[in-house]
Amino acid sequence: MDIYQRGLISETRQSNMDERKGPWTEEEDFLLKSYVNVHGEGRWNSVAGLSGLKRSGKSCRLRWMNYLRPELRRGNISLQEQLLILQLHSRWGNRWSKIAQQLPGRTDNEIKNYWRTRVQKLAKQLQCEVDSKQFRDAMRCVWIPRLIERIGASSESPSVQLSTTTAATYMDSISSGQTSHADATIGSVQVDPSVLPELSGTSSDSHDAQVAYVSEQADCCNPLSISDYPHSLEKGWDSCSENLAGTWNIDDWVGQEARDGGEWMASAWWNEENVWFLRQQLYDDGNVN
DNA sequence: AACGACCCCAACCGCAATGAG
DNA sequence: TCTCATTGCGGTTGGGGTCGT
Repeated sequence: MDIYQRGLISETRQSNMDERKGPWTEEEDFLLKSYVNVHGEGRWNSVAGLSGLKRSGKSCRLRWMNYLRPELRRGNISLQEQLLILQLHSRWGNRWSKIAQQLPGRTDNEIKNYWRTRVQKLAKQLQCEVDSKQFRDAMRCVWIPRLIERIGASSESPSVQLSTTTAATYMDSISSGQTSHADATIGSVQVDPSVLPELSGTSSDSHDAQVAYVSEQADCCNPLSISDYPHSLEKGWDSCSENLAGTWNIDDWVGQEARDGGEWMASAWWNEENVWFLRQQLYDDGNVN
């Protein structure tokens, strides 16, 4: 008489002990896809029994949501998506699933990984915390405006023409209500303007943000106001650079990044051009010794 | 070629929220 | 109202790949 027959271990427990873990095989993927095609999403705990998969419901759900769903987009995070992630994270903090909802085809896991590997790495390079003021300053005064510029300059897609001017026009039109919510795009990314901070004049979600990166000194480029970015490009550096130079030694990390070869910064949204830009602005303004 | 350091990302874990009985 | 099962979310880990020495 084994322990199961004696009732010492429940059937659930027994099945848990049979459970497979680790990387999924092609066969398992096929079984899961077949199951979802027939039964639809949901009721994940019944997958094992009905499909023959020896996986937990949680594992099946995760595999489907993060990997097998047909609407998923694979590949690098685009500039537009990066901009949106930075924006939304500044507003909502680590609410990955909520952020992912604004990026069709992207998963919370993907965005979370992106944030951890890219953004937190940069914070480490800057020798500051992601939620520190200096990091937020750098983000809102340098990276995001530059990202918008780069999106505008990008000619990777004819449909993606978001120059500084058009960005300003676009944002103005949103602010003034000339652009409908349904029309709102940043580059190729569809944006629900209700999530764009302060465009609608309401902030219903501001209360439930786990991490609110709201700077009390929000000035020329309030991180919560995407509509300010084009504006900040026109007039913003003066005040932003004062902020930056006054609170941390930007030259240190610019130099460090240059010495390191700027591997990450050379990628999608940061490169030597940006370092040059940053240096130029600082030296022009006389903020760097 | 071998090794170590680092990066990326799929997958797991624990907890909270939700819903059904 | 309570309990239990299920689902969803965010944090973390570990393995494979890449790069530099």
